Amino acid sequence: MDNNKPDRRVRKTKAILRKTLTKLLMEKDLKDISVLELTDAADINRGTFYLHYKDIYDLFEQIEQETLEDFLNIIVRYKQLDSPVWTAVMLDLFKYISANADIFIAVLNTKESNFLTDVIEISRPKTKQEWHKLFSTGKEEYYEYYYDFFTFGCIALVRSWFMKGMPESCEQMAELIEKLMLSCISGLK
Amino acid sequence: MDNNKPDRRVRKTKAILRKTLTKLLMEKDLKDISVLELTDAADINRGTFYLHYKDIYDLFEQIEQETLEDFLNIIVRYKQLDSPVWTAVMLDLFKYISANADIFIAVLNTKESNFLTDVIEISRPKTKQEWHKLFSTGKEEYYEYYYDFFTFGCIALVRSWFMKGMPESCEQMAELIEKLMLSCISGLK
DNA sequence: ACCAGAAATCAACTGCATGTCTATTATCTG
DNA sequence: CAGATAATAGACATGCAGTTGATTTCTGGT
Repeated sequence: MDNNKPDRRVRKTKAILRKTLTKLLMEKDLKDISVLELTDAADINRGTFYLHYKDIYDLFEQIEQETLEDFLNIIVRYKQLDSPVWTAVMLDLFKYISANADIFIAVLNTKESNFLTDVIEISRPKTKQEWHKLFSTGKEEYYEYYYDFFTFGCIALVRSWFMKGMPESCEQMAELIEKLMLSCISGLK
Repeated sequence: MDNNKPDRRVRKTKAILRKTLTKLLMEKDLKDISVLELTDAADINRGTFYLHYKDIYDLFEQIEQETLEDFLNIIVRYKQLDSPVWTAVMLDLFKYISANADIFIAVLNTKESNFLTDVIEISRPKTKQEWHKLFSTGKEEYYEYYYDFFTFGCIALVRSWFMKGMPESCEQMAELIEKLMLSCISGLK
């Protein structure tokens, strides 16, 4: 029987390490966390850590990667529709973020994180395509700039919302972003 | 005589270390550069490094700090005028950036950098004030979000421009940013 | 319930960068 | 030139990183 599911012990160990790292990341930056500190806090043998990860950055990247995949799955779900509704996608994303707040606090606060830039680069081609449909008369040579401007702006928005303790609802945030996108895109015309 | 200017030897050593670090940062990330590697490349005794800096992050932060001060000086120059011209400030900043390209490549690529967020937080109060003057009817509770969106967007723009090898002129970039600010701000109304 | 395989633990070891210190040499400032 | 100060060379203790081998514990399949 091809049981591709990993051993329960492995799942447990990895889960504990991931959880412990996100907890530690609330207090200090990744660069200041040693493997020993992590495994002590997780009550896991230090050697066991190296059974699964190259170093502490490797572990962090795997956490990022997992979150990224969840994120992309949400987006993909909508991409299959004929006319993806922007606000609906954003709403789902905001819901996912608030449901996984602990991970996102860690990811958004960790300087070494690649999560945000990864999201940006992955969604770039599709988004450019969408924008192109909407504004076929635009200056194409500036598309990249508008895209970078907009996406980083969104990230900042989310981060800011997050750090304030998410006072606005997911719906409000999704609306706000849609509004900003429209006014930003209108510059392309 | 209270000569507060540091010894020539100190100035030389610090300059070499700063220069060498920015050079190394073009190849690899800060976290992967050891003191030994730096001092070897700089042909400086390792002990000498510790005479001036706590660790390699300390050195990097001092480089950031210096650049930040230059940056703020440019902005301050305009803030004293009655009606600061946005495009003119941006133009000067773009010129400063392109003149100090080597440092900015290092700063923009270094994940541990605080430079950008520092610039943002320092200019936040003034900018909010300016925007308030322009759009007194806006929804004040959303100002923070608009500000974060806009400033991070600008940063992304600059980074993108930079990474492409600065194909557009400083003038074009300053114009582009002004345009984006206007369409972004118009959402506040 | 049992067994074979795999994972976790423990202890030990090497290697490397860090940070500190001292004695010595080189350089600067007035 | 002379006193002060910075830079160097070399050595040292320390701590974490990674790896290894022997041992114990747990797990999934039969």
